[in-house]
Amino acid sequence: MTTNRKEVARLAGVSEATVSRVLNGIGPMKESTRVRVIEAAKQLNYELNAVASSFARGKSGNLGVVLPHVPKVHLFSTYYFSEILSGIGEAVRSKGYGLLLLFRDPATVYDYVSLFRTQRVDACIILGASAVDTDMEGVNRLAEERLPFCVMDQRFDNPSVSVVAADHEQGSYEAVKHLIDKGYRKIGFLNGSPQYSNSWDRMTGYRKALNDAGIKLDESIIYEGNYSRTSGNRAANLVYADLEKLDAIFVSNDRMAIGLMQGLRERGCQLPEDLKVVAYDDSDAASLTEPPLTTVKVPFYEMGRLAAEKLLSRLTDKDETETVINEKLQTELKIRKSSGN
Amino acid sequence: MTTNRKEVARLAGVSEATVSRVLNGIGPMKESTRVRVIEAAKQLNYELNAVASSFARGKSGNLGVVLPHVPKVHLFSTYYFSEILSGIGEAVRSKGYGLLLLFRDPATVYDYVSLFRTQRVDACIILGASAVDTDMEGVNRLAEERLPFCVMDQRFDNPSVSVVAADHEQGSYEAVKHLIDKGYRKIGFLNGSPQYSNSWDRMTGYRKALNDAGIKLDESIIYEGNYSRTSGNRAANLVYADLEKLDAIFVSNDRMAIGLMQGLRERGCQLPEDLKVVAYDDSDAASLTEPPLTTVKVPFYEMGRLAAEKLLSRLTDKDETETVINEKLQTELKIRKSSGN
DNA sequence: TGCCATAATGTACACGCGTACATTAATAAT
DNA sequence: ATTATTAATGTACGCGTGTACATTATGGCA
Repeated sequence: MTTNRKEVARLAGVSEATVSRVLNGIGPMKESTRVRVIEAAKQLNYELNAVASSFARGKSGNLGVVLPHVPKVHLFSTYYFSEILSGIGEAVRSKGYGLLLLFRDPATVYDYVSLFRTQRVDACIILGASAVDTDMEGVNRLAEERLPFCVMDQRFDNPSVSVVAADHEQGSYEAVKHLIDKGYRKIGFLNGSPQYSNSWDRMTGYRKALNDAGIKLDESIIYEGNYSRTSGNRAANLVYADLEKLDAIFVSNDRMAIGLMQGLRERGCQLPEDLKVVAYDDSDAASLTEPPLTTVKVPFYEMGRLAAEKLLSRLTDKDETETVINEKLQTELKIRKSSGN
Repeated sequence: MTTNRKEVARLAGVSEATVSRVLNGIGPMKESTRVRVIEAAKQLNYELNAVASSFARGKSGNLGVVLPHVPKVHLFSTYYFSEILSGIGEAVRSKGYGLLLLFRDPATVYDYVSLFRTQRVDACIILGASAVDTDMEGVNRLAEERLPFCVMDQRFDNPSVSVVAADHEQGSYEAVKHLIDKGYRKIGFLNGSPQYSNSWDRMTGYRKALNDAGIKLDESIIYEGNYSRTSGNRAANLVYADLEKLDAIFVSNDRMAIGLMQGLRERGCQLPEDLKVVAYDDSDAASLTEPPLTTVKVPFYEMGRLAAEKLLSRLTDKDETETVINEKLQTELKIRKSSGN
């Protein structure tokens, strides 16, 4: 049914091993035989059987990407995932690997190690991990086994956990500094869920910016949501009540900012007149809102590509096998009207 | 290094075949030996090697999902893809398959057949295909070989091409009828790129709705974009100039509607007072705009799930092997403020 | 010419599993 | 108790490739 190596070998008048070498470009070979083999393969419509190759090599040839999945619910912005996936896809393609998508049920310990034990993947990237116990345990087990994996945008205490992240402390610092530079002093903060290292970093950046400007931290204008639009909308209640205490507010992602702005407008606020807003992510929606959002652009695409490239390099360069990846990419402030420009 | 079947067999005191049968749950077996094997496997930390299994079975165990990819450019809304992918992911997981993500370079003929020849996938779903030559040729080759594949939301003349789509004619009809029912007669149409069957279906629904209401079609208020926000924004020029000819406008997707509305507002329009808008997709952004968009909700998630389920069933039920999939799912109008409510 | 190094190719086997077929054990029917 | 039937397990091989090692061709050099 499927033509195999033997037939190609026969047609080309060489041994199977030679066919294999030609097709994999290995070892010295006479140009004439190379051409003869290639011709024979073309004539028979032959291509290497990827499964058999994988089997013989003992590698799946796949990079696994694990993402949290609750049917019909988007835990994060789709923007975040699609950007990172694109980046990973680029790296994977250029290195000739496959990209296996795996969905993880949050709130249960995902058995990443089994992914490797069953040889479904040669390496894996974990998206949307948090510091909750189930996530941490899964990741730590992976680290114990010294397997090639990488977590995206979430720091772990464990020094043998590879991470590619964005510098959210810097991003937040610049966001808040932008508001300070524009003359605002009473700057609130709507942060996201504390189970992400992300959120802590933003808090640090926020505090540092205020501190550097000699502004005393006012705990009463620090709010907490969960990165969803709904939670931003909910926060509008509190923020609206505190409006006289606020010149501006820094929000930990675009979605919450959008919810917040909607909530405030429903209560009769004028934006950005009554409150300046700086958000985070620079998602597609950021420029769609009224007013458009000043927001921190995060290089999700590059983060995905970098993680995949580093990981796949580890697989080939044998002296890098044990190297822990630890990259932190810079963000960039995109200034639009919501911060009063 | 990796423990294998032989060791488990030895520890359990059975033959390798018995281990295999127990682990695959095949054939009759004594409960006692079943337990003994499972125990041995657990003790040795053994799991089936997925690659070897695939090889022995002659199947990869993967469903391929092919999407168009230009680095850093989103051809469609990320919403569209992430919803469909979620649906596919759900089906794939419940059937025990893997989900292999493949990126296609638009404007070149993608060799889908090679995907099967190299046995990287057992079936595949194609996203973002259009009626341009390169896309059509790739898909038609696939159909010629009678391989198990399915195109999402794009019809082909070729009757042996499997398709899962939404009923865009119906969706458009209802969208326009909604405007008519509210008393508007001068209803424009901003359509998307003509290379998608999608766009033609919307046009048909638009015409039919007008026709059924006895409204004469006015070609001068039919506009064309390419589904991008930018193109919607560009159309604002023309629409603004035609404003006295328009009570309302039907727009082929949310992104264009958002661009259009922004453009109109920049020119001083009041929305929805000066122009009622009905859009399409019910993407995340639809409820974020000011005013929120009345829009046609498309069951992307279900479409993805359905396509994957049908396809994977075909693989097992041998009498369905040749069945062509042809499903059309219903849409639903979500009424918000942009249509004047 | 003879010798050696290297190029070029061939031989042979392992990889881990699924499964057809053969064999033996258990149970039912007579 | 014998036989027929089915349950339960074992034996043996194929799947298509990569690659270690063996073998043969080739060319340079003395």
